[in-house]
Amino acid sequence: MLDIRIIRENLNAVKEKLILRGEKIDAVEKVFESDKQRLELIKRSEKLKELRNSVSEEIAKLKREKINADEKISEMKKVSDEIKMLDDNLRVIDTEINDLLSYVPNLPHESVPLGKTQDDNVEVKQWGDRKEFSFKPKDHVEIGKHLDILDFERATKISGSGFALYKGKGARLERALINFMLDEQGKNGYREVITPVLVTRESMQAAEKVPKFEEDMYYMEKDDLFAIPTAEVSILNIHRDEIFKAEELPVKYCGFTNCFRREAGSYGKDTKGFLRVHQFNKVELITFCEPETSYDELQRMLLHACGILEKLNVHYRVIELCTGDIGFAASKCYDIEVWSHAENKWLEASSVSNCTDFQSRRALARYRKSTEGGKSKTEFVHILNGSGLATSRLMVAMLEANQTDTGNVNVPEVLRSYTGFDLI
RNA sequence: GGAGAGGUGGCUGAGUGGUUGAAAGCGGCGGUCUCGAAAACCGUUGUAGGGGCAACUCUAUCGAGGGUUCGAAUCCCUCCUUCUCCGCCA
Repeated sequence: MLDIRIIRENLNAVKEKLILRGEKIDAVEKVFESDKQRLELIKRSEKLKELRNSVSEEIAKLKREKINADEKISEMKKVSDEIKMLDDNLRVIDTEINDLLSYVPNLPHESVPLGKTQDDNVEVKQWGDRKEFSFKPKDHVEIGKHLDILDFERATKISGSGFALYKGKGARLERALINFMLDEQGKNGYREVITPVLVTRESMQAAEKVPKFEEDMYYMEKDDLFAIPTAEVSILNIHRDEIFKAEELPVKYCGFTNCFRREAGSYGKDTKGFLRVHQFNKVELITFCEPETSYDELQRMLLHACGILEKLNVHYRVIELCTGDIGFAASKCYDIEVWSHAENKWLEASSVSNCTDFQSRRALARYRKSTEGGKSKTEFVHILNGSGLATSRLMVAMLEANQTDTGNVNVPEVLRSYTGFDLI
């Protein structure tokens, strides 16, 4: 969530930034007004509490000396009633502000390219080459079926549309990819974790996934638990309500999980095979760091994600998302897209974002910062997330690019020690 | 799922209605001492919000949220969580 003080002190700047994102500004205007009322209520309530505290102390003294205090008591009874009324109002207004802020996105960084839609995103890098095939390349679904390594039909029988079944060498290849990526990111300094994949509402809120995107989430009503759409949620919550020491930052994690997305509202779009599935596998990277270094960390994480693709020899490009297209919690965001030779288009395989203090404010993830004069104060850490990487679309790109005229698929060099075979 | 016992500051641990933000100990930080260190001694040491240029000050906070009361760490209710025993499953 945004810092209410920024809205309080710099409403116009906030509005301008939101307009760049194509957001409506009435919510922050309402927050601005409600905040004024809120401060007023706090002042009045606290003043009365101060009175009540001191008089209560007097009453205690009188009682100890066995002196009648009925008059003060009845007076304080009124004061207490008034406090209760003010605090009730305060609770209402707090809830209102909180609800409004739950739908206001992070502010874009000044370096983010201006734009309205994904067409305005800026390509910043391209790596590798497209293959020339002497035959008509099969798409990944055909390859999977031909080699009997992917079975989308049976997956549908098991779970409905939008799920995958990996078989034999397909399953081995997937496992190899995951192990390879975890090993690589471990070398890059990320501490490996295995997290829960079902999380509480509170955890989802801390990651800013609900209430805004509740419709996109799998939710288990009986237990009030959500299936994570990304390991970002679980990993981020490792340090919810904690205070880091400045010297232990940055703290970096990588973790493999299944990810679950309802993909509501995208029916009929990209339905083929892996292109859009409800469950996929992903190695996620998370960095907690000081605000001063977060944009450097963003570049570093981007390199760590790209490094995987280069070692796998996958043709990819990096695009920087424009102000109109960056994610809800992000202030700056890069997408990495891999090339599908069969679809003849780019597929998003990773997204690397700096979410600044937007999530940490909700999650209460802070660090102790020492200031001049030996004093220290706590400040919100910056939290970054990046896929390093998601396997499903990577699998599409890899299978298609590495297919041979005999209908087989070459396993990338770096994976062979993991798979135990070099050809499928 | 059933029965019972707990959840207090960074940690250990006192505290059952009235100077308790909270004893004591440990740890951390600063200082005295020392060539230096240890020991000893002295001081200091949570978080968040409000007001103030600041010194500072007020408010909240003893798992969470409600309630009773002039006043709640302490009494009541709901929830979460930990531990023990039984059952069930692996």
